[in-house]
Amino acid sequence: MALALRLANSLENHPFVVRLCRHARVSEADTAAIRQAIQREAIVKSKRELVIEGYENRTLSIVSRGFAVRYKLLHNGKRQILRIVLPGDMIGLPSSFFERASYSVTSVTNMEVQCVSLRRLVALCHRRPNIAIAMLWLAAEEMASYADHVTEIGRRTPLERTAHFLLEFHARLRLVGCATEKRFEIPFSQEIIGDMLGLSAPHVNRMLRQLSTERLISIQRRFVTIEDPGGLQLLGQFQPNIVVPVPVAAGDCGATEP
Amino acid sequence: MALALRLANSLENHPFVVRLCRHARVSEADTAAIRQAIQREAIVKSKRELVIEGYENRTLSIVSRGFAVRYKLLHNGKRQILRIVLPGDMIGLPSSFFERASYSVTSVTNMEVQCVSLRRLVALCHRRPNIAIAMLWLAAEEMASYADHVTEIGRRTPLERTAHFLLEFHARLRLVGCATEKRFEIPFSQEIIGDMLGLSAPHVNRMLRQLSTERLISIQRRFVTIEDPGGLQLLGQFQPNIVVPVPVAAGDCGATEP
DNA sequence: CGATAAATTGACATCACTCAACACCGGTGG
DNA sequence: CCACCGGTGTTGAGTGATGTCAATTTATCG
Repeated sequence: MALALRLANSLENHPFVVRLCRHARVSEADTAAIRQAIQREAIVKSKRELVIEGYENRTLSIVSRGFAVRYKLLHNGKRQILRIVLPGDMIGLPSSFFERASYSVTSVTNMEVQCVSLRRLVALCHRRPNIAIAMLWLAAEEMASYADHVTEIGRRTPLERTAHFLLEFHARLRLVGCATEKRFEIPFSQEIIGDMLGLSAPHVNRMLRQLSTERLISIQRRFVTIEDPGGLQLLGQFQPNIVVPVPVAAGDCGATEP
Repeated sequence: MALALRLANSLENHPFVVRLCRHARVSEADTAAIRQAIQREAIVKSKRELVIEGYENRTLSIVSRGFAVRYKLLHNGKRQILRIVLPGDMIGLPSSFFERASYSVTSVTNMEVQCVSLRRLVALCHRRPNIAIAMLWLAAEEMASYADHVTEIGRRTPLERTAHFLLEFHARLRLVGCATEKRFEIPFSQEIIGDMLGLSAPHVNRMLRQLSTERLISIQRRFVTIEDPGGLQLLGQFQPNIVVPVPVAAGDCGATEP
């Protein structure tokens, strides 16, 4: 099929596969199995709802291009953004594991995604424990990221939050090749940053301006340049979490490989 | 060994196994494999550090009795509690997946735990994909819980937060048989609730008192009675996340079972 | 029964939200 | 090419909520 052929090429350096391989032992056969599991590819325009709170969702999508936000709306009209979804991330994790999605996902730029049903993914994990384990590693990364987010919102000052956010977002962008060493684009509004950090949009603006006047960053349009990495780091207290490689237990895992 | 024998009994209705079985297809052989993987059992006194931020940790512990808190300390001396660890939860998830733990875990009551090294757990997941998949389900539950936590802290008022916290904690306690329909004990101080919700201890106290005067709850010592479940629910907007059972893909998973 | 920890209460200052006005930019259609 | 327009960024003023600090009471544990 044409799809399979295109995927064969695009998956080689798909940001998702790159991420998996960074710490897990993912073989050729494993990536081939992933490729085979993918059911369709989709182009998504900006500002489309990919997952809607309260509705059933049994599909996972891996993002190859573009950005989205995962968020929850409250009865009082406020919105909390839970995560900014980058290339290499999965949409529908964890919503597809629940009866009904407990949050929504909306694209903030045009996107390209590859879709797998939960059913197929589970079957894949059955056949290839390597992939299940790699997914556990992804889950661990994501949990650590959430933990940071809670700390950020719960106990940091707005200025620290903003600094931390910039550093974390920059680090995540770099991992998937969407940023240079000191420069990156924020492809969404300050209101979204506010809903991410539990701040009002005007306050985010004040904080960004303050970081600018203190010569830690500079901003033109939506491009951010980190002028003083040390200072920003000191303020934001961002520490990247370094995952360990999946341990190889010799002799324990021979059964499942041909 | 004596250990194996005791575990054989205690694991039957170990809250962890109960949780796994609630949604995943975990066979007799699977629980037997879990039992075998467990390396030692430990009794831990209250106020002991189980995981220390910045240090390596390659051990996972499943809790069979008692409570702990997972938290992060900031340079400004503030503390954010990330999660209250109950019976059936795992300690060392996700810290054991990282070079160095990015948070600490301390017991708040006496505890009883069973320990497995990460290496053994991974080997177990290799041999028994069912268990890997069940762990993915646990990870999804935990992610949803974190997402709620972020929303709680980021966009809810302190009164709503407190109500939500009580409902969520109560629901989690009930699942492991540590609470009745309307009554439960909070086995830690209001300061800890504050560090969980991003509030100061005095303010937590004010909020609890307000919930009392509004006849939503009543408190004696550390025992909470939910007097008006409907009202509290309306205020706290707590909605339990119902996980779907692991889909069974017939014919896809035969390869790994003997 | 004493000592220590936790809960409770009050006064006060400050920070961040709200609201509102305005500037800026990019896009769109005439 | 220009004028309009919606979305976004920027700034200011005012206010209420929540943290801080401190004192006091109550509970818990040796």
